[in-house]
Amino acid sequence: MVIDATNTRQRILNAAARLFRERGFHATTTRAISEIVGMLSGSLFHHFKSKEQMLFEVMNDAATQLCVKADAVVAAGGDPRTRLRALIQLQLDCLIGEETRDYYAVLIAEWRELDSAAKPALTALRGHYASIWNTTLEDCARAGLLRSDPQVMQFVLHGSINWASTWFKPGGRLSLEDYAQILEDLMLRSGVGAAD
Amino acid sequence: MVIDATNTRQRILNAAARLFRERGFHATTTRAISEIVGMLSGSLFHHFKSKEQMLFEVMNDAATQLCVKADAVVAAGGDPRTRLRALIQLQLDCLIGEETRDYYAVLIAEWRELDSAAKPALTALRGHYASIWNTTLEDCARAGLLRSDPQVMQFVLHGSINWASTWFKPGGRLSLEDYAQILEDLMLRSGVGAAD
Amino acid sequence: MVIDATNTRQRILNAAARLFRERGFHATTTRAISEIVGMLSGSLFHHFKSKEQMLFEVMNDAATQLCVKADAVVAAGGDPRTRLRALIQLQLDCLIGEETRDYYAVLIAEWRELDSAAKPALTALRGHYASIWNTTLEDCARAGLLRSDPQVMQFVLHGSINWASTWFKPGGRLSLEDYAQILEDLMLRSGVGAAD
Amino acid sequence: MVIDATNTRQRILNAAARLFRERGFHATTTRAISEIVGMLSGSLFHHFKSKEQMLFEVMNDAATQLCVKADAVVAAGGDPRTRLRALIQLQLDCLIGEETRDYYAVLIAEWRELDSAAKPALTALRGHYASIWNTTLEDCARAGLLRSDPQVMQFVLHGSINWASTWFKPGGRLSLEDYAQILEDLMLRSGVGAAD
DNA sequence: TATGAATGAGTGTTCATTCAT
DNA sequence: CATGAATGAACACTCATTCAT
Repeated sequence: MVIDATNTRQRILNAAARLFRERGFHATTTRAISEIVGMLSGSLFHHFKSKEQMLFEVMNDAATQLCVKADAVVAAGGDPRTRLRALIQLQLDCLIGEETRDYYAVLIAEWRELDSAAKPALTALRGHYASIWNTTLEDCARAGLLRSDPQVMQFVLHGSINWASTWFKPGGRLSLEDYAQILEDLMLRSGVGAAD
Repeated sequence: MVIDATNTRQRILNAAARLFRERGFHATTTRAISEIVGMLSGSLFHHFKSKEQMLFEVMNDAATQLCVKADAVVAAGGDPRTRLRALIQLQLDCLIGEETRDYYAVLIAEWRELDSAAKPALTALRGHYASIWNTTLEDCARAGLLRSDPQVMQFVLHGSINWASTWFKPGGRLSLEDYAQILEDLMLRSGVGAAD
Repeated sequence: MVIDATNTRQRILNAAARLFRERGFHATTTRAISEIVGMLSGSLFHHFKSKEQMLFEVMNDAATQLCVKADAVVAAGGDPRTRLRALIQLQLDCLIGEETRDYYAVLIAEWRELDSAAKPALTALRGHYASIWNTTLEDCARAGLLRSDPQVMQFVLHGSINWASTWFKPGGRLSLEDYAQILEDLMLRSGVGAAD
Repeated sequence: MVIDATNTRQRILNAAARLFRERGFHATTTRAISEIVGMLSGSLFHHFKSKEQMLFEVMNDAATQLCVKADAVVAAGGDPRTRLRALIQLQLDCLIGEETRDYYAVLIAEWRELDSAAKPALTALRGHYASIWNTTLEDCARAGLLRSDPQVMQFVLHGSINWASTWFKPGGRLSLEDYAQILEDLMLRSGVGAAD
């Protein structure tokens, strides 16, 4: 029924996300995806009209949830420092957390492989997410917290956060919270602002 | 003669590097490479025994030059702050500079696609390069310059630098030197150390 | 269902065997095989993972059936002369008979082209078949029937039989039975042994 | 000069014959031939206009020499038994002898791969050679020596002789002369004829 | 004559996708 | 919905051959 169908769809998407992250979109065959799910390669196409559509849905799920969570951060309504810290933590958690990393890593790494027809929808989500960061960083700047230009700081932060997926080992000496704290300390002046 | 031969090889490698960066290794066909060079697809194999070997040589060239330049920084022998700044600038220049970026971007992005047989050679170069960064950051830490743990700071710096290839526009408001300066300022305490 | 599936596989194998015999393994293209079967070249690989596997299966089928038939000769249990005659007839029939010759000729002619990984399985069958000939010829020798050394006689017989595929014309003056009789007469002394 | 040129030609032909025998015509690449000779693949074509021509010359050399030697047997003029024995020995020697086997094995095994344009010349030599065997075997029959039909006996003999290239080990228990004697004994009645 | 670079046709094989059952 | 068979276009790579130097 609908529930089972949805389930199968989700299992396919999970398998696709995992392989897209591990091997990349082009190096992933539909047969490899179908083997994980336990069906034949052709059967995937009852659920998705193409491999590109699987990619789109993986990225769309990731982007949508990222926006939802970022909206929640905004809705929680703390001071700029608190919100920035929450955004850093949020992006790190999504990217490294075992149940979410496949989707988020694909969102970051496989943008290039998207059909141009599929890009506008995702670009919109991306824009929304970016604007939350922008606002937050500008608020930090206005509060005299930020150690450099907000736009540049966003680049530094995203680079530092996204790169973590290449080196971060869960269960190591450094926790994700430690790393988030370090990034906050690097970006913001101490002794200033409400959360200090 | 020797020059011409080298030239063709080099032109193939340049074309391969460009397409590997623009489209990724798997999405790049040998035909596309050969068309840029102006020969037939099969002719490439007079110069390289496989597409994988082209990838290896692109990455090897990049890694080798990176090491040579990093060695030069060490040989120049400034204080820790000077050396760190030089390393940041060096990696940014390689990654963004129009004549080098194809090679360096591939070195960073396509590691996964390397033949396992080809990895040890590159791992050695990588290790050498990393050790120069390690030493420099530890020297900074010993001089009381560094704002956090050297290892973590290396991750932050590499993330921030490598990510620049996704957003940096040459000729824009922000120069590479500006960005290098910002990164230096973020990582190091001001008012401390010989170069201050 | 099962029958159809088997059918396509079998039709591919028949086509492969025919071309391997007529042109040799290397001179046979997968495209030529697929044209006989009436499908596209790539479709063959739904049934066989490589051209080498087709070769193996052709040879394996031939060797297996040869063993089965030779076992039947042994099981029938006649005197040495009778058994030798049956073995000669058997090998001639397989090699010349219109429905079997493709497989057997390939078994003899294309051994060299087999993957080394595929050889052990076939070597075992070959050994079994050879041991039946050995036993039979040694029994003939012990009965005083054989005109020379058993091992050498086996070489003479196999040479004479296998070479027949180059000159024997079905429907000509000489039947396969005639030829088998001639070979028997040449190898064995007359007027000796139970079957005489 | 001419001598050197001839030399190179001969070295190429020797290499080609060896590889054609060891691997078969199709499995032999011009590059493999050229490597043995110590030149580049393209250079072969200053000496032979095609790979097929190399094959033709290998086979032509073999067939010509075989005829020359068979003619000598005839010219020596012994009785039928002596001549038959000499022909058997001759063909065995050519096929197994270390300095000649490459050429003769190719003559037997690669007939199929010849250009149809090249066949008539070789067919003529083949015919000449066959006619010497025919005459000799018919002489044996007329002398009451032959144990069966001359034509069939020729097939048996050629099969037995040619097959020897698959099993004969020089330096083993059985010499080529032993084997020739066995074949003679099998084909001819003893106690009859001048050489007995 | 030999080289080294290139050609061009062809090779075995892959793979996303379709579709009758 | 899933299967199993097939498609068709593309792919990396091979190889006999050519040719300017």
